[in-house]
Amino acid sequence: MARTMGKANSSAIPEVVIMRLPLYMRALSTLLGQGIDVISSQGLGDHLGVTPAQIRKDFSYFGRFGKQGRGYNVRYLLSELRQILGLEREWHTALVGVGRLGRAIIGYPGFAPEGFKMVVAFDVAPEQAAESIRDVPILGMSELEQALVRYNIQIAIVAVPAVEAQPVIDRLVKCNIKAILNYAPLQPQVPPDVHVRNIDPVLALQSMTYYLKQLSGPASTPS
Amino acid sequence: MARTMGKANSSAIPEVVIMRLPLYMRALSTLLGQGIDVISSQGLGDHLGVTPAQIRKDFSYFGRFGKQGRGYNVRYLLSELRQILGLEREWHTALVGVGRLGRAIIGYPGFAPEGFKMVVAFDVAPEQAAESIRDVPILGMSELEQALVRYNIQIAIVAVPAVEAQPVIDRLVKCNIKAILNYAPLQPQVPPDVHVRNIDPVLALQSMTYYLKQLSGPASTPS
DNA sequence: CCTTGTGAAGGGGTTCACAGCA
DNA sequence: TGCTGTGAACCCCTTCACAAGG
Repeated sequence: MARTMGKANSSAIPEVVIMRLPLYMRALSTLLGQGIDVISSQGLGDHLGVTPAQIRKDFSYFGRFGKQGRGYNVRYLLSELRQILGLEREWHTALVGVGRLGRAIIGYPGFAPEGFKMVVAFDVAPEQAAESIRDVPILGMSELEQALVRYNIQIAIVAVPAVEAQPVIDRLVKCNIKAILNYAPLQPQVPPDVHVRNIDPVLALQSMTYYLKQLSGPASTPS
Repeated sequence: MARTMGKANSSAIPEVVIMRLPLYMRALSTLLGQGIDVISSQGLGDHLGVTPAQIRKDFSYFGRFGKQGRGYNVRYLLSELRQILGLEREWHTALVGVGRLGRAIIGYPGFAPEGFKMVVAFDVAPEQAAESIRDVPILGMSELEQALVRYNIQIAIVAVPAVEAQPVIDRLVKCNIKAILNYAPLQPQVPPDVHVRNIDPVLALQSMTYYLKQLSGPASTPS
């Protein structure tokens, strides 16, 4: 679950394309782990449920990475995608909200290997949470603005209760944060140059029940 | 983050529309909490960053819920949407994978109020996890098939390691599960009649860095 | 022969704009 | 006057199909 719903990009590359690139990367990593050096758009598509044409078209926005008659060199393509997405550097992230969810996020081991370093966390009651978790210092909310600068944060992860989320996000935006991963159950309002991705399992479930309902009971014939 | 990427629905209503309905519901709930009884498509759109035209068009797939010149009765619209999405009943969900992430999911208090009842959980090492958490019994993986039937499960939540996810999902599909909320970092392969939503914070982050990169360094002029 | 890269065609969702009605 | 509901226009992404090339 995610995405900013929005209109968006007047400029060149469709956002949907950008959002597929990480998917391709992951499939390529898997292939690499299996010792596969070359893959066709067909082969890659099979792993993802995407058509070969779409994959080729997506790549074509950025350059020519394949070899006719052969396909794509997995290692090379992977490094190109990594470069395109800006994943060759380390990004500093900050967590806001160290409740039950926030602690789970700090503990999640999946971010670091991908270059996302959790640098600092904030909470209204920092002393309740402990002084630090996994070497991540936990500061009070009043220190937010200063610390974002001091720690050179580029990405914020929001895990505060719904009612506090928008004010927190407003503060982040004021601090020039341009990328927000939002776990709070609301649709944040941000300026067009700020990117938001929402993690919302409840929304995800609620959109599936529509289809489940169709199955079990089309019910009585109306009228 | 979520969604099954896919092609999809030949039939009537676009999947994007279905996925927006829960969003509308949440905004309406908020409005209701604020004591607002009537809202226009314009007003509702302001809360969500959606155009009024889109909202009206979305609703028009299902009926006529508004009153010209006034707008929509919040309470009525909400109950209609709830009905459309099949949220008036309780859905039984099962969790597969009771590791760090799985325990956080069991502990998450956001599902139950929306009618999603966590009924049972499974793990390869059930005894390690405790016999039950929050009254949710934890069974071994070998009991999966039987228990899904016994507990009348309609929705599965997958929180196992990536390498085990596809096999687990295959088993769920064989058991006639048609809705899966997947937390494992992969794109599951399922038949067209099975609905999957992926929760994947890393993908979400990786698609935002593309835009961050543009900001900081368009870098040197290539060639 | 096989697979890429891509212009063109196609499809589907969004936006427009207005008739209809309270 | 105000706002809904909706056919039509528009736009953008996806798919097609083929020239190009190893």
